[in-house]
Amino acid sequence: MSDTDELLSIRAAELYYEENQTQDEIGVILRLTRWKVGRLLASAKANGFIRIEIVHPRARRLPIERRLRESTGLTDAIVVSSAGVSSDAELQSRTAQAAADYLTSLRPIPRTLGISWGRTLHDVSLHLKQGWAPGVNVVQINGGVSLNQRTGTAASTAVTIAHKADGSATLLPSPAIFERLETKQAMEADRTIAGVLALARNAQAYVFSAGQADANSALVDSGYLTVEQINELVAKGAVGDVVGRYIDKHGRIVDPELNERTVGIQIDQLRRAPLTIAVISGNTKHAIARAVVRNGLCTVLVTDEDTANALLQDKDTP
Amino acid sequence: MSDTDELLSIRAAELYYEENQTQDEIGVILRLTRWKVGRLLASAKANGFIRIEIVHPRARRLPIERRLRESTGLTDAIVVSSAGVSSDAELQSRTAQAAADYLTSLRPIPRTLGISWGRTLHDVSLHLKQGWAPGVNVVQINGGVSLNQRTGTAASTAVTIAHKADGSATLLPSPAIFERLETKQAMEADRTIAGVLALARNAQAYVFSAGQADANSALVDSGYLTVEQINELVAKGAVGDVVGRYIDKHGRIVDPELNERTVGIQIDQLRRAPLTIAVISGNTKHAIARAVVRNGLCTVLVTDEDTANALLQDKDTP
DNA sequence: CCCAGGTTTGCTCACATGAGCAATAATCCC
DNA sequence: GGGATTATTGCTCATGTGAGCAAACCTGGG
Repeated sequence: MSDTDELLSIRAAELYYEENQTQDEIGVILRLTRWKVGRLLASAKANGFIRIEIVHPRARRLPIERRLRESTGLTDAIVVSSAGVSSDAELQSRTAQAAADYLTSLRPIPRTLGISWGRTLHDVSLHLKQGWAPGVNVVQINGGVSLNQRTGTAASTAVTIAHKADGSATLLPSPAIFERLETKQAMEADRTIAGVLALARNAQAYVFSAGQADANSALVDSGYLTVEQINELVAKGAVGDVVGRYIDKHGRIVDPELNERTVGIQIDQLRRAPLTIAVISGNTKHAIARAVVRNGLCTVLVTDEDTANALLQDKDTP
Repeated sequence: MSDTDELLSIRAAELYYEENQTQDEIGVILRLTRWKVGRLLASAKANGFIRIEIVHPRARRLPIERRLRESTGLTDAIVVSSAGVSSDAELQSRTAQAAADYLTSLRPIPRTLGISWGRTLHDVSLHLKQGWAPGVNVVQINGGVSLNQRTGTAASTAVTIAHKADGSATLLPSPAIFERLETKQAMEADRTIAGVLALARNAQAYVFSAGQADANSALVDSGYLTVEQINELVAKGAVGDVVGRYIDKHGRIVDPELNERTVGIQIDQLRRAPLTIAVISGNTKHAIARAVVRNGLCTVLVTDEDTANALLQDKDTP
């Protein structure tokens, strides 16, 4: 398009979008026919000069969702808009809200829902509305009795989700990681624990988040791992953890020995399950989100616009 | 509007603006009549959830222009959009471009055009197109032979503008400020200089910028004033300078003695002129822009969105 | 219980708009 | 310079959309 037409298209867009003039009226002002005006407006749109944003905490980015589904084979992708967000915390809250919305709209309602724990899942639990899904049985899928002051976060997340569903919670009263393999095996041999794990393995749907592999991990906070141990894992290629298990970018367990001492369902369980919902948001989590999505660890991803764009980015340049 | 309607309006907006669905189609998806969808979209707009921006260097903000005209009594206001700008320099360049556009579209074409000098005016001169206004006589309205390396900027601005208009330039070969009043008076007594000043006083239109009163002023750069002198002026209430003369927020000359030693047309000349175009942009210039507009020193203001909003702001809280 | 007041809904109709197509203008290549 | 090719323009027609209005529906007070 010619240079002067580009300018005209901007003048037309100002009158159309800011002054709510009709294309005829604009035609009179700019001395053009109304068809020319229509074409100019179309070209302004096509050139990307017109940016339309939906500014609302609940706004989603449907075109990005579609592209994500197409390029990754996910069953579903929920991408929240980051328009107008100022902090990472706000973005994560929006994502949690979207996850809660998604869970609420799930049909058929899963009888048994396996969940992990962490800041994100806790956030999701808070955003769920009372009565969101009548009679769901919520099962913890990985250990999480906290070693420090954060006691009970894991349990309380499960209980809150179950309570709001007018359903029941089945807790996994176990540490996330044992120091000795024998202790872990003894624990798993216990009838109650074994029952919970069996229930977890047979859940109809899973909801989980993921942590990046760095010093801020919840597993460090909770005292299960030291910063040095994390650094070692990173050195071995770890990008983050899913249900307490560290994986590299190919979705492989980074440290089999550590993995053996970790209580909860295996990564492969997620791969086999028909409905696994990953809720991952924040600028530090692009790498782990990529690992989860690329390796089929989830069938549904709930995330933010920036993370989603990062995932789409490397589809173009493989 | 109810909470669930608000959410529906967002869902509808996503489908309408991002997925280009028709209101009928959205109605089918959300199980609503198409009229309800129309109303939801209208309410989303009314609530400000839909933000439409025109992202282009030449984009203007017509609604702000209108409000500026209405609240200040300006004949005309040109407000460039700051959507997508990263630096103050870019914003100033956009403003200069808009000023050039405005000058080009002036009808009737002024026979004599008085101009000041400075970074902004220089920028305007660069953005003008060859043949922008056939036969204009450009007159410098304030002194400006530079004392340091910036020699000739003032003259070159005038010459460039005149040259591009296929017209003539009348230069004012004089320092901006004299050290002694007598020297200035002697200068003005010179036939040539007097002639130029008379021409300047009788110009049909003026274009000028303004400087904020701080250490970055062009008058400091050029060596006419020291930082200490500026500080003194500020202490007396100066907010900036117009055609080399420092004024306070009431548009009054701050230092009459200094003013007497300054070469060029008087501030009152601008007040009396029928067409005076001020080009003022940048975050540091809000105060001087306010002084210029509030005190009738210009009939047309070319500025950026942020400065314009600052001007509108204090209209609401007088 | 019923009715007045206000609000929401469904609808008609007029206007605004985009798709598609023929007519015209511009451009290129020999 | 002239004919072929492409781009641009003006237009018809079908569809999309908002204004305005009447019917239905709450809602609270007698």
